[in-house]
Amino acid sequence: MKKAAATRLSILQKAFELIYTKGYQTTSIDDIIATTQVTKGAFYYHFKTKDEMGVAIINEILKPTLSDSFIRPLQKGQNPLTSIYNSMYELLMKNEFLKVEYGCPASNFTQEMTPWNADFNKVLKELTHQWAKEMTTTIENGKKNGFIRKDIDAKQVTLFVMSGYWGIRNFGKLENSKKVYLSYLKQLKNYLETLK
Amino acid sequence: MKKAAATRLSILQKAFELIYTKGYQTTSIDDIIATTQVTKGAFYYHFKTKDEMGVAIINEILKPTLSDSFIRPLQKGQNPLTSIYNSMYELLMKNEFLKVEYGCPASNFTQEMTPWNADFNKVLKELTHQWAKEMTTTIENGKKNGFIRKDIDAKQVTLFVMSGYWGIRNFGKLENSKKVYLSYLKQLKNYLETLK
DNA sequence: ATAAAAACATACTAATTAGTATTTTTTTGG
DNA sequence: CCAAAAAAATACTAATTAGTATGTTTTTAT
Repeated sequence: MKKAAATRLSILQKAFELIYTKGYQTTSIDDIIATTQVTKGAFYYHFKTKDEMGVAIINEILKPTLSDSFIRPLQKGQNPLTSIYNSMYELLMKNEFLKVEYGCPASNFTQEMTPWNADFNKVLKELTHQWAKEMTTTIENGKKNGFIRKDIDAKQVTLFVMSGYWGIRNFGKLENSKKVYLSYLKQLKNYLETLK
Repeated sequence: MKKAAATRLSILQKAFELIYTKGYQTTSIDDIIATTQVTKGAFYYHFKTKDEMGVAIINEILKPTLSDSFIRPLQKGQNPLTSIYNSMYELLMKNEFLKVEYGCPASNFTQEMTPWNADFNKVLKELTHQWAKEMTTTIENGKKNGFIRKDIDAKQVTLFVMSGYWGIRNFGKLENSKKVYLSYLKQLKNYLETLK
């Protein structure tokens, strides 16, 4: 029971790539098995339906990535404002898992699958809340340590920052250029400055 | 040549409703002609392909709506900061054309069709730039009239605000609740305050 | 009123879709 | 090594898809 796990993971990874670039609905099972060199029998041995595979992608591919690229960077450094800014800079400008022309995978999934698929909705909420929780904690710590004003509403700021992130990812997709990321980052910096 | 125009418009309007709620790719021509009570012959008399119809929806349905609901409210009032805030409040909380569970039509289209369809990309850029241009002008006027600091970069602020809008629309979709809109609006107000 | 063009209707096609039924191969524990 | 279970391969189905070919009806201009 080792090769099987490898096959499963291979399907999830290749399928994710296809879905990230083409969209979920327009990526067919036939597309997936063609690029993975796996047969239909193998695919349906590992996943009962296409949607089950989609949910597995979020749980087994996106969630670990979230932990590494979105959560951990927030926990580094003393000043939460620079932590947030730096993590955003890293995500938008440096991260090579995420491409400007394809936007944010979680945002894409949300746009495409919510509100019509309750299973997707559930795991996407979990994913999002995980990030939000961490950012809120970071901000609260900043308030305790004097980096951020006491009257700042951490949850509100988190929502505002995350919205900006999702939005600018969509803008990047539209413009197919990281230039918009740079403009956004400058303004994000200004905004974060006003919180101290 | 009057009835024909009505048929065409009817197709566009019904098709828009379906696409707004279900997504473009998952709305079939058969869906559209079933709900419009129009036959396939009539549909393909008015539109060469599905994509031509999609582009027509953006040009003939979304663009006029943009002018009415996004552009005009920005031109009302003296203070650009309250104009921007009020127009956002109106869009998110009052507008009955836009539903929280379905997000922003332009953002949905961008997410789903860019970067794979150049025609969609073009008209969506036009749509977006139209709004951006107006908001930038509004901010520049505010600088001249002393409502906004001279060192503020109008284009940057526009991009930041628009990103937040697109992002919170996606959040609303995920949460299926206008609560997130209210949090967002409070923080938007705070942010706009810092520009004066 | 009537011919021509515009608008619409009907019946089809070929490709693609998710999913299944059945068989074969591979892996595993004893 | 070997039976049983796991994993994978093959060949199919029924539904749906965008689009077409070929009509018929309705408008329009004269």
